[in-house]
Order: sequence, then structure tokens, then C-alpha cells
Amino acid sequence: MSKNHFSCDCCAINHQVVEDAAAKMPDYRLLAQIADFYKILSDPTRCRIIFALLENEMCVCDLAYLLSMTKSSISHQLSKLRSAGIVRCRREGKEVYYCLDDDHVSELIRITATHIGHQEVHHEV
Amino acid sequence: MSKNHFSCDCCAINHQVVEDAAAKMPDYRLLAQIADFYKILSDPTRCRIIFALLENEMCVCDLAYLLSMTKSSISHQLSKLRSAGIVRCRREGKEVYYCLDDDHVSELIRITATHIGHQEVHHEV
DNA sequence: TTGACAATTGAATAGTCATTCAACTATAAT
DNA sequence: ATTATAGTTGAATGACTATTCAATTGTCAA
Repeated sequence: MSKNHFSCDCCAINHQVVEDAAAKMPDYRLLAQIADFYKILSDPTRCRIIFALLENEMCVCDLAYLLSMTKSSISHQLSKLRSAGIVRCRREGKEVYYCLDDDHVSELIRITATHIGHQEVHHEV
Repeated sequence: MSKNHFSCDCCAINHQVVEDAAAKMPDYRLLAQIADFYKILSDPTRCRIIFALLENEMCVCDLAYLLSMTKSSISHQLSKLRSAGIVRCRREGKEVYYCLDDDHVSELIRITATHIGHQEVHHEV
């Protein structure tokens, strides 16, 4: 994606402002983690899974049926959500039940939904 | 990306839970907007731009210098942030200055940074 | 007008990623 | 053991996207 992050093709114009911003900029590792976190939430299927699990745990079949998708693709996405620590699972017989594992995420997604929902009311997007 | 969202390869197991989730699921249009919103935040360059603009407005040169990237790539990303309503700009002579246009976003990204920061080490953001 | 610099833009490239498909594991029931 | 269902997994495919490159616009100064 990036070949060269270490050169720009110009000079800064407002040196003090740039210095201040540089001093407060989080290190790149944390920044990449933040972006990765948002990347997990940036897919409609994963968002729908999170919404589905807000109230109750569900097995893969339930989610596949609810979202009209194959078990395979649901399972792939659940795997990513699990790696990100957003859901966890438990096996019960043949079924594997998934639930949210991070209150922060449901909080965030509720805030965002409300925000965008309110935006819609005033000026349609 | 998706060829067919209208069929699953199984039946639901917990019908009541699925029905409840279906009743509370936001419509797909809102869900896609939520995912799109997160997609904007899911790129490290765009996250860095947002952090850079938390305190002061900056022109494209400043940002390019600060982030060690070309003006062109910064401009491309600013264009996306602008379409998403996250930044706005004003021209002053030859320069174009950008600033954040959405308190909600800076709030969200601060929350997330704190959350992730606390998860691993005690970074202050 | 000319030259220089700031910024934008479109096309091309290379990398990423969601879904599909097929093969596989795990569990339960007969 | 065999069969059926739930779920996982890896590879392939098609779509998407960040950066690069080249060309262009806008503004200022000489």
C-alpha cells in the first residue's frame, strides 16, 4: 500500500503549528491500532453481526439466517471479530454461540448510529 | 463485493432470538452509512490527519511535511475526509487550510485512542 | 506575461479484502 | 460405523482502494 512514507515534496509553511502537532501525535503503532480497530467496524456484515448480538448470543446458523448469508461467510467474519476481541464464543453441542466481548464496542456503535441517525433527520445523506 | 445477500444455507435454530434481533436491526441503508463512516476512519493516514488537526488548522504542505508524505496523497485523503464532512477548508492566498468540521469525530477518535491505549500500555494520547 | 509554488485531479498500479467454493473437523443420533 | 448437521478453513475470484505519476488549475510576485 505504501512504498515510501519518509519523504514529502515540499516544506512546512507554519513551522510552529507543525512542531506542536508533531509533539502531540501518537506514535505510529498506536495509530495503526486505532485504524485497524475502525477497519473491523468498517464492513456492513460485521456491523450487522454486532447489532444482532447486542441483546442475545446467537449461533452461526441464526446469524446466517438473520442476515441471509452463508454460514461460511458469517464464520469468516466472526473469526475476524474474534481476533479483534469484539466477540467470544462457546460451543454447545453442535452449535457455537457467539456474544459480544467488549462493552466499549457496543457503546461506540450505538453512539455512531445515533449520530448518523440524527444527521439523517435534518439533511438526508 | 457481494453477489447474493438473499439466501442462507441453513435454517435458524433459535427462532425467537432471531425474530427479536430482526425487529431491532437498523435498516440496511443506515447500516451501510455506519460502516462507511468507520471506513473513513480505518486508514492510518486519515487518522493521522485528524490527530494533526485536533488543535490547529493546517495547510496541505504542513500536513505533507508533518506526515512525510506527498502533497498529492495528502490531498487525495483530505478530499475523502471532506466528502465525509469530517474536515472543511478555506483558501488563504496560495494555501488551502483544513480544519475539523465535526466535534463528534474528534470525540470518537479520542475515546478510541484512550480505550486502545489503556488496553496495552499506559500511553497518554 | 512569465515563472514559481500550492493544491487538485484522473489514470495506473499494487495491495487488500469479502464472498464463494470445496474440503474438512466436530458433534449427535440412528 | 454411518449419516446428518454445525461450523471452520484455505484458495480463488472479483471488487475496492491508497499511493504514485503526470498533467492541470489557482494564486502571487517580478
